[in-house]
Amino acid sequence: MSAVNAVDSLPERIVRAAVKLFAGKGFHGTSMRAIAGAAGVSIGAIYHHFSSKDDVFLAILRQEYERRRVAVEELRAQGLPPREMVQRVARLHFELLGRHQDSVKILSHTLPREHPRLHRQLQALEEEFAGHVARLLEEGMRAGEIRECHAWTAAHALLGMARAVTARALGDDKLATELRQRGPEELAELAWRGLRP
Amino acid sequence: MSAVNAVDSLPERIVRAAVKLFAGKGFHGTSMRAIAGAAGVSIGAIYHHFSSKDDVFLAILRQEYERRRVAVEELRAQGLPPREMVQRVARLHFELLGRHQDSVKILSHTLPREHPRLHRQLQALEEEFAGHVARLLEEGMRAGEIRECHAWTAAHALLGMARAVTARALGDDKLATELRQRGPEELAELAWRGLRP
Amino acid sequence: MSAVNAVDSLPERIVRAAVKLFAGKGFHGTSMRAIAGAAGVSIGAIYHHFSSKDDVFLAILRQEYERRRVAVEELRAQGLPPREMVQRVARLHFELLGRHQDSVKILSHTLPREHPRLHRQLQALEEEFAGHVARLLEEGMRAGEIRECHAWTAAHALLGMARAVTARALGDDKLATELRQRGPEELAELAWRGLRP
Amino acid sequence: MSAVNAVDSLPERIVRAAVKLFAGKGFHGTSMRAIAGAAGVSIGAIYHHFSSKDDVFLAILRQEYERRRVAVEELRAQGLPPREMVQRVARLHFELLGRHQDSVKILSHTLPREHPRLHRQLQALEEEFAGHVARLLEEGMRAGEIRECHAWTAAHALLGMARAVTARALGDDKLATELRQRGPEELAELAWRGLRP
DNA sequence: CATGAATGAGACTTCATTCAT
DNA sequence: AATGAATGAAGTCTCATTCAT
Repeated sequence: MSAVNAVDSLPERIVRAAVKLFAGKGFHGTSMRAIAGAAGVSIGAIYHHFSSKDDVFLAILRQEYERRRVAVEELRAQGLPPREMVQRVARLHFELLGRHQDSVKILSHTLPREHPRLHRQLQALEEEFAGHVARLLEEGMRAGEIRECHAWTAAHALLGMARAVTARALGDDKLATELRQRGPEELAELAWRGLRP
Repeated sequence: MSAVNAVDSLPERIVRAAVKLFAGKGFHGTSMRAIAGAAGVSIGAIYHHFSSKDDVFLAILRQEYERRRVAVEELRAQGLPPREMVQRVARLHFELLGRHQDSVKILSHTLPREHPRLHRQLQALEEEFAGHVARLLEEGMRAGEIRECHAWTAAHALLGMARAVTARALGDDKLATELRQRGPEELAELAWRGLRP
Repeated sequence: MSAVNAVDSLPERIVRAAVKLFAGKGFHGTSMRAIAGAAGVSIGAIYHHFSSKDDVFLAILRQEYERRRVAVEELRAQGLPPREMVQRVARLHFELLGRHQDSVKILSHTLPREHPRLHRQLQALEEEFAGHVARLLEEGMRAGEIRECHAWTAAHALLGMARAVTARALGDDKLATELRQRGPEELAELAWRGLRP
Repeated sequence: MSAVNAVDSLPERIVRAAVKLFAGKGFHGTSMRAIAGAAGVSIGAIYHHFSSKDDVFLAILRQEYERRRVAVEELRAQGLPPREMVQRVARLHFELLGRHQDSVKILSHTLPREHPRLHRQLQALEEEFAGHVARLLEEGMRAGEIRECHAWTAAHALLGMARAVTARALGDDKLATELRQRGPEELAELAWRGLRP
């Protein structure tokens, strides 16, 4: 029993079930009862580990943005040439899409403005991530390897274009398939041409 | 009184109130009771003109995408050089932001996945708009004035970067102010450099 | 125009539409809007000729019980032997079923207890009709051609058995078909054997 | 308090309250709020035990038809002579009327055609019960102790006459009192004379 | 006579959350 | 730590009826 719980703690089970449901039916379309059922735990158990439904959602957001932060840290640590770096950031969403499709869906589609507290926290997480990218760009500019421009605009633009294309690529029609194949390279090219000196 | 009503039909009053509320509190954060109160009409009156809450939301979406469609039509009619065209599309969101801030907020923040019907219709509207842009780009490619690339990826990327930057520019902090000032030009430059031959 | 209205007055159109709808969807399942739509008139027009939805329903009930009253009057006027008379009353519902299926459905299935006023009036109409039958039976007893029994019990029993069998015969399955064929004779026989001296 | 609750579970309290209200005001005249109030529980508690208002109604119907099924089973088990059996079935409604007046009211007066699902289920329950009676009659015919006739017609007729008389006997006027006194015997006699060889 | 836009009470139902066990 | 029965506010929507035109 302890071995099982070690790889599959109760909070983890809850979050995993919640991610699937939020991705599929959205925040308001997912009830605590549904999460409890999908996770195979009681409703009370969820409230034992999370203070509210918002808190479950936030846990997911934090997890997801932590993944992005780590990815950017790694990029920076590798000391790649700016060109490579810009292109990799542009491709980042696609890579995460491959590994964490449900989480990406949540970020792409659900901005629950109806919860001021959630909304503020989500914005803070986005801002933090955009900040990492902006700093990357500023370093490139100082090194003369990225053209002079407004780093924050460029950072938000970079992330916005990536998000829009991955969001469209989530479907299962012909264009979605095409976007999943050509999207990463096209985006990388677009970003680099837009930012090179 | 009759003069006021003449320019201010009941459905218009309802939509105007709904836009404000949806933009401020989101779809689920806005109740029919609240819309009725803000519009100064009875709940029943809303249902006399719209078949459901979804229908009110859709009316707003259609109105907003109609504005975009018209804007793109006008661009094309002017026969501008591709460079100008690409830059104007990149600036489009900002121009609409100035005139219809609440509507832009709705488009930037609310994709109600919890309503399959709404979700599908919103995607269709987005797709249609992206299609207009993609066609614009393809014409530019045929004329050799835009570099060869995957038009649909570029179209979604163009719109995605514009949306992300305008969304961030909605706030009232220092960065938001900066983005509203420099965003349009920065975006236009980024887009053109990314797409020129 | 007057010629058309002569055979198809507005109140008649309304009642005819209402009968169909009440029979198919019940009293609460039928809205005034639906009646207006089916009759091809405005809602206001209905209120011009009937004081309320209840009033429309009552008009149908009165019409239907009038048919029954007339049928019993005719029976009595023919001075048939009691055997024949009892059997004909037993068959009465079936004959009306053939000609006025929707009205019979309403009487068989809808006793809107939720409307005290309607309920009382419907009971009064039923009572009046049962009274006609009871009197028929009492006359037969006085003539020694029907066995002595409690006429009102027998009258309600006679009508109740006929209603139950016709109600079941309204369906379209095998048993319903059988009941429509054999029901009238079976009922007539059952009634006569139960009541003959 | 625990002793009281032991014999009076929450679902039982809800059903008991609902029976009284449905019998007095009908299905549509009874709101969930009213049931909750009468049962002394919250509205949510009702939905915790029943999936819908229809479900509460169905629970009552099932309970009532179960009583009838048991009564007929017992009749058959006693191996009474057919005459006795037919007369007892004819009296059955009256006996149940004495013990469960409200439930009988519901069955006598409410056939909610407006709810297709409820309607179908009620018909199924009625059909099942009529089937028990029809089988009883067929056994009598095979034994030569009931005249040859269409068993299903006779079964529906038997139940229909009993229902009609008991329905009229529910009132508190002079005739209702008379029917409660003489009805059982009169019905029993009528049924036996109609069905004996 | 006729219209149909407007009313607003009230219906059923859902759901996040609590708490006694 | 865990359960799940119970709560009740709040949600969307329907509908008989009215009344200005």
